[in-house]
Amino acid sequence: MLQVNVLRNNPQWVKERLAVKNFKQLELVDEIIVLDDERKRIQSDYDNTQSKVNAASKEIGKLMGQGKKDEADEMKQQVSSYKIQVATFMESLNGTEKLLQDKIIQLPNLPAQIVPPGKTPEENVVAKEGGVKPTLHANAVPHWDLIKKYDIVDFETGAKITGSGFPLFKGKGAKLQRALVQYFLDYNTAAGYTEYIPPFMVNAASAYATGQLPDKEGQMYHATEDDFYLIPTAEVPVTNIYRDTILKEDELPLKMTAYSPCFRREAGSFGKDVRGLNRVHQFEKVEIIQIVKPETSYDVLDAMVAHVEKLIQSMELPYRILRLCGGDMSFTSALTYDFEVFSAAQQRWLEVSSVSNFENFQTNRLKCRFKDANGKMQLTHSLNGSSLALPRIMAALLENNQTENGINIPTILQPYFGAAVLQ
RNA sequence: GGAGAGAUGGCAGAGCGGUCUAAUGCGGCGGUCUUGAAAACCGUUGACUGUAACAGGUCCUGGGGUUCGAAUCCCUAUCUCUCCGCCA
Repeated sequence: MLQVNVLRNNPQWVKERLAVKNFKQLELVDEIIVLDDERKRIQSDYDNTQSKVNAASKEIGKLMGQGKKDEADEMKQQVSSYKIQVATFMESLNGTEKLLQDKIIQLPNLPAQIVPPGKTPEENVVAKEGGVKPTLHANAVPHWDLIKKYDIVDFETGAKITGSGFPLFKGKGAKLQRALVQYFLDYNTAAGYTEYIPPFMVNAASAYATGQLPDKEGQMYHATEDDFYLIPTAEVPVTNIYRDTILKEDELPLKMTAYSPCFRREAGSFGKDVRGLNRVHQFEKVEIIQIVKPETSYDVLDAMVAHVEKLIQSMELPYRILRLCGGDMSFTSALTYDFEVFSAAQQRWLEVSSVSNFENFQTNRLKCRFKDANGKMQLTHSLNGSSLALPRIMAALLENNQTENGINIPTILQPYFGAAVLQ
């Protein structure tokens, strides 16, 4: 959520930045400022009247103490009339605040200065490319055939148990998943991230704080009986650790990592790119999250990108890093880098990580602040990234490393998997 | 699931209708003393809103109510603890 003061201080600049994200309702900016003026006016009326009530009430207390009951009764009459006014102001204030809130949560985060303009994924900028695309043998096949050949993922039975998009990992497939999770967590904790196992369901307040609610409601599975949401990413519970928190400056930066299954309804996105592990409703992911001082957040973003890059390199996968254009960025992000690995048998790039700086857009909703050296309260900045999402990594590993005699396991993963070849 | 108790500032904890501008202790910060530190002593110490700055307003788990006036009384939700039941 943007801060109203940012809009007030420079509405023209805010509109320019919003336009980079292809946000159309620029008139909201002015509407919000007008509503905020109104809010202040009503608040001030309310405060003044309430102040009279408070003063009179104290006076009544004194008069009662002195036994001047008649004078006290007279004042009570007067207070009653103030109270009617107070109630009116309060009602009007609530209405205005709600309107203001409704409008301000519609504004996406402002993109950073270096975000490229553009509307579609095609306009993302390739910031870097690395690794070597493999040359496959003549009979190479996509991963959805490989998983059948080696009997490691069973979509049909998953569909029987739950529904389509809920894969059942089996045997060496299950073990490879476990190996990847274990390796990713070890890699992240070695870099100073503290490991968490969070709740996999969250309440509405948490989903709201990280921006899943209200607008992405339909993307989450919702347990209505208890009003809990299945998490679409560990970002939600882990970031919410620091909801309504005031940190000390020397506690920053906070570095956290967590494994979790991720549940996504993917409403509206079906019929496209959904074969095999390319898009599923439940998948495993290891996430990294940082909460940092504002002036450091872009350096931290670079460090997180480098961290993920090394992880992908360590598994010898061909990859590229995209700087997302305004139109392809998420609602909450100020700058995002996507990582894609090349899936050789599909001849496609698959997104495996998305690393973003949210600046104070999330922490403003979270109310995650810290006291700086001058004793001033400031919002922290939050960042997160996948390190990494498993299904597409698995797809690329299977496809790129296939041989006539099995799937070669990258050296770094062999101790975790317990073998050099999956057969 | 049943019965009972509770939720107060960073923490512990008092307060049980007006003097709460929330005692006290611990912790934090500043100072005195000291070569330096500790101890001791002195001072200071929340958030939000609002203002040019004051003033003012709000906040004692959330929501609602009683009252001229609520941390305090009532209702309700949530959470925590104890006991019982069930259970990996």
